[in-house]
Parts: sequence; structure tokens; C-alpha cells
Amino acid sequence: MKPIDLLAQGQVNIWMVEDNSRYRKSLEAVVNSADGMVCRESFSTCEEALVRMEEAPLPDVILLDIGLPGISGIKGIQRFKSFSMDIHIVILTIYEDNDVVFDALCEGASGYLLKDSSPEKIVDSIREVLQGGAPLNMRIAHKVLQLFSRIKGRRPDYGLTDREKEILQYVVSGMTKQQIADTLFLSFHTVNTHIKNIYKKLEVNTKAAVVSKAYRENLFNPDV
Amino acid sequence: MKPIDLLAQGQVNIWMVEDNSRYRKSLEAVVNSADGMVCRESFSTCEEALVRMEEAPLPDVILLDIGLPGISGIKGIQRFKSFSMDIHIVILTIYEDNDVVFDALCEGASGYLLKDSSPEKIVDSIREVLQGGAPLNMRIAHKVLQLFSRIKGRRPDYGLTDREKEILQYVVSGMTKQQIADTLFLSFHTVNTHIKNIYKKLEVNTKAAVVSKAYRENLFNPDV
DNA sequence: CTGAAAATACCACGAATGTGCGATTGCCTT
DNA sequence: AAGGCAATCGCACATTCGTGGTATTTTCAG
Repeated sequence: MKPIDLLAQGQVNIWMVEDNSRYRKSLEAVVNSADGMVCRESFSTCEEALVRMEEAPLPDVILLDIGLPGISGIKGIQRFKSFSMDIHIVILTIYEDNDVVFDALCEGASGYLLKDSSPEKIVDSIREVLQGGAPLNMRIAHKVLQLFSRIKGRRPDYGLTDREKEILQYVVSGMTKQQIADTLFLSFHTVNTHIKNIYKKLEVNTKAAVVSKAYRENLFNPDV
Repeated sequence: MKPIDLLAQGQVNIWMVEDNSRYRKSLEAVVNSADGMVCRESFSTCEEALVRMEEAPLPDVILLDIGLPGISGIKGIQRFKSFSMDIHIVILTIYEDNDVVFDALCEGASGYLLKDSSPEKIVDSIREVLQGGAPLNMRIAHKVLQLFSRIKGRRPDYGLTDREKEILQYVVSGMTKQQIADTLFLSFHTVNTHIKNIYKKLEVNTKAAVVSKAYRENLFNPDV
């Protein structure tokens, strides 16, 4: 391990949590041979790392495996981040299951690499994270974008008119019929009629159900 | 333009939609000088490209600007994809506004680059897309991950009790107070009281507003 | 020009909701 | 033992909603 003064010189403090000791050691070597970074601590479980975090200087980046004994990497992300939101977590795992990826990213991982990544790629990724980037494995990035297209994906068309869509927004915002009428300078009765028609088209019969349906099916802005 | 037989040899057909003619031409040159790809058509508006798509062989990849006159790039994505879902769209723009990025990705863009990208990066990105990847500019990737962490992110704690959370679920599902009471074998009054308390804690006063708030702030399963 | 669709407006009435107030029971902590 | 909190149940009343109608005016494509 390199002397402390290197840290003062801007050496980036990398930690590693990886239960495969052979892989961990080879990765340590890779990181330590890279300019400007040093693997100061490495662990085989999240628990050990969390204990160490109580006293040691906090890492800048943690390379984190997911399939760990004890606390999983996913849970680990939250715990690590609770020490400081400035700690960047880069997932390094074999899992490319949709749910795992999704959960990890939701918990605040800054990057997601697969273990088939080359040492150079891993080092580059650490640099990218430190520059505010988010290194993603090619296949992972593709999965991420797929999740997006699913969000705004197939919106069933209920044939709402423009006015109905507009009023739907207000209903969703939680306004009362009278409030909507006042806002749009309409009669209460008009708003009432529009909402009646929306109910028929969406096949619901309460405001709560409309709001729920609107959110679940992304019945928003452009074309409902 | 290179002869047709190159296409048969596996030349990748790249199209370009970019209204700045100088930038477009320099980009064309970059693509054409790259191995295995050729910029077969280029346009300054989506409309022109869409017309051409009716007869010309479909492109493999379209490099698409967002800030175009007429049909915006965002709308263009849908149109292009309607010809074939196999057409990959790579956004190449100056916009890194959250909404624009989000919309583009939701419409099915396969990649998102900024115009400050180097020619090499752009060519690499095209290759990446063809291999099933999703090239994202560093900052864009970061934004994308931020969107994720917002999804499961900070859930404000309104101090709802377990029973209240349970009843909240039913309210969100669109059930009436009496229905909830029947489902949980409770008195109507009890459900009424719980809902009253939920209203106070969430600072709302209608079911629609509760449902809306629950969706917006992810007030769901684990810990509200 | 003409007909259809959309937007507007009104009425009436039962059902459901929102709200203020009070009360009992059980559990947990101090 | 005492206090606090959660969960339960109750009543009353004004407000809002949901639903059945009908009807006029705008708008817009054929």
C-alpha cells in the first residue's frame, strides 16, 4: 500500500468489495498500477467494509460486487451512501438481470460494469465516474434505454379530446370540479360534463380511479 | 457516394438529419472515411428524410439532430421507427436538457451524443449501436442514472402507521371507503378515521390528491 | 352548405366524501 | 401505575361527486 502522502497529492482512494479473492487481488493490482489512484482497502463482504468505514478515511470510489454473502451489494449501496453521498459506487458484477440492474441504479450506483470488462476499461470507468460520468457496460446501457422506452411505451388511446386531456391534468393534480371551473373560466356544469365523458372513455367512475389510471398508464401530455 | 456493391459487402448505411449544413458535411466526411460505413443520404429536415424513406433502401443508423425546423427530432424518432423498428436512431445534438433527453430516450433512441463529441467517438458510437449497445455521452449517462435514483429515491416520511399505509394502497386502487371497510372487515367509520388521519399527515384533503401524491412521491410498499 | 363532433351550459338527486368531535380498547414504554 | 400511540367505532352535517338527462353554440371536414 502506498504511503499516505500520496493521498494528499490527489491520489484517489478506491475501495473494493468482492468475495472472490483471486479476482479481488488481480483487480487491486490493476488499480494500484494506474496513475492517480490507489486501492487502499479491500474486503470480501459489505459488513467488513462498513465496519472499516467507521474509522478509516472514506473512499472516493467503491468497486462493488453484487452477489455477496451476507448483506447484498444492493443493500450495501444504501449503507455506503449513508456515510456520504459523495462516495461513488461502481457495480462490478456478472449479473445483468433487469431487476438487479434496475435496483442497483435506483439505489444510486454511479456505474455498472460486467466482470468481463478489461482492466483498462475498469480504470477508465473510475476516471469517468470522478469526472461526473456514469460508465455503463454496453449491454447494460442498452437495457437501461429499453426501460425508458417501456415507460412512455404503448399508451392506450382512449380517444380523449384536447379539452378532456387538459381537464384530466387538473383532476390528476387533485383539484375539485369547482376549482377547475374557476381556473379555466368555465361553468361548474361544463367541467362536470367533461369529467363525465372522461369517465366513460377511461371506463372508471371516481376521480381517484382516474388519477390512478392516469399515472399507471402515463396518460399525460402529448397524445392520450 | 460509393457504389452500391459496397452495401452488399456489408457496408452499413448511415443517414443524417442535421440542419447545419457545414456540420453535416464534415460529419458526412467523417462517416465516409470510416471503415464499413457510408453516409448514403443526408438531409436538413425530418420531412425530407421521411419522404426519401418511402423509396430508398432503409438506413441502418440515423444520426439525428433535435433542434430542427419543422418536425422536431423527437417526433422524428417515432416516424422513422414506424418504417422499421430495426432502424437505430442516434441523437446528436447540443441539448442536454432533462426533458429533451428523457423524451428522446422514451421514443426509442438508441444513443445520445452531444455535438462536442469527437469524430472518432461518433464513429465508435455507431459501431456500438450496431453491436446492440447504447452509446451515451458521459453527462447524459449521468442524467439518466439520476432519473433512476429519483424513482426509488428520497421518499419523504410522513409517519404513516402500518394500517394507514395499508389503507392508502386501497385508496390508491380506487376503492370506496365502504369497499375498503368490507375488504378489511372494518367499520366504515374506522376506515373514515384512518383516511382522515392520512389526509392530515399528507396534508391533502381529497382522495384524488392522495392518489396523486402517492404516485408522485412513490409512497408505496416498503416504508412510507 | 351541412352534418358530426366538440365544447359549452344547466338541472336534479342520491351516493360518497370531508370534517369536527368524542370514545373504547389494547399495547408499549417509562 | 401512568401516559402515549395505534386501532377501533360512532354521529352529524355540509360539501362534493357521480349520473341521468337536455340543450345551445363552435368548429371543422366533406
